[in-house]
Amino acid sequence: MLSIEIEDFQLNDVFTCGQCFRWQAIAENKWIGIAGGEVLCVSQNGKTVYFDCSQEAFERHWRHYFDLDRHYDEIKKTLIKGSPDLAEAIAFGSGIRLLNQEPFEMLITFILSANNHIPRITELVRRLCTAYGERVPHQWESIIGPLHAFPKPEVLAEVPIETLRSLGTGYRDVYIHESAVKAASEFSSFEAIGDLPYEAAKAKLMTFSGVGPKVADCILLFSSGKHEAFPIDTWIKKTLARRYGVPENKPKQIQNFIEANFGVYKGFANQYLFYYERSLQNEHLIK
DNA sequence: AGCCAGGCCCAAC
DNA sequence: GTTGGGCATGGC
Repeated sequence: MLSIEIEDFQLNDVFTCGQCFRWQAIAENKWIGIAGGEVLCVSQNGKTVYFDCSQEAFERHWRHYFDLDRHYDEIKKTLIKGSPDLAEAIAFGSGIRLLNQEPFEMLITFILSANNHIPRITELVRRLCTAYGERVPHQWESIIGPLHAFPKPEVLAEVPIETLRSLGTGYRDVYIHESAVKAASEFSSFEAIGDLPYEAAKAKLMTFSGVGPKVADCILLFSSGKHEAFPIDTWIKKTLARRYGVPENKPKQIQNFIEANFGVYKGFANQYLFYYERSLQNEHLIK
């Protein structure tokens, strides 16, 4: 068991702010999840975070996954300096870290997210993983049952569309199929999309079925460290309208406002705002 | 019953 | 380049 002191880090914020769907709480401040085919139990007491894994696994995998080499205090200060109104949202979600998740998992997950609810996205991802992901043995199966990795592209690509539909994906069945086929057929180039500059990466992602500007931004923000990505969804529109008076149905005005107020760290601002706005209307997020 | 949810596709302009 | 209708699913 590794115990590490970490500033600007709260498991609850990290796991419930809407960026990931494969972690579950088994006790107060104690979570189990799977990422990159590896299972982790992680818990926290104050600034001390306990990683139930080897030093090797922590350095190779989890340190980057949790974005632990970034100084979030500087990011927060810069954001507040440029836009003082953000202070409230940042205070609420002060323990958020933008995770570095797997690109293919984010591709499929956020295709599923379109016109959908977070609890249902979580359930659909779980079904896909249970059905087509490799089972990863772990020591907490008596508590939470078996865990499965996210399906590999070539496996998902072989699943018939009607089978995807029967899992509850709705009209997104075709998008998932086509995007899995495309990602599998050019997987190394797919995984390299995150190395491209933001605009080029976004354009390339939008050639995938079911991926528009919003989903592309989510993929880039949550898997590739593209912090200039600012996903615009219904919640963010609501926030910008309610708090700043930006009209919800004027895309250009929204874009202009974002560029003018949130700067190079706008992806972080997006996540603080999204988490805070949702908390105001979801009692399970209220602290 | 109708509206909403981390929107996208496609046709029409 | 922008706009609007349609769209599976399920909770409220």
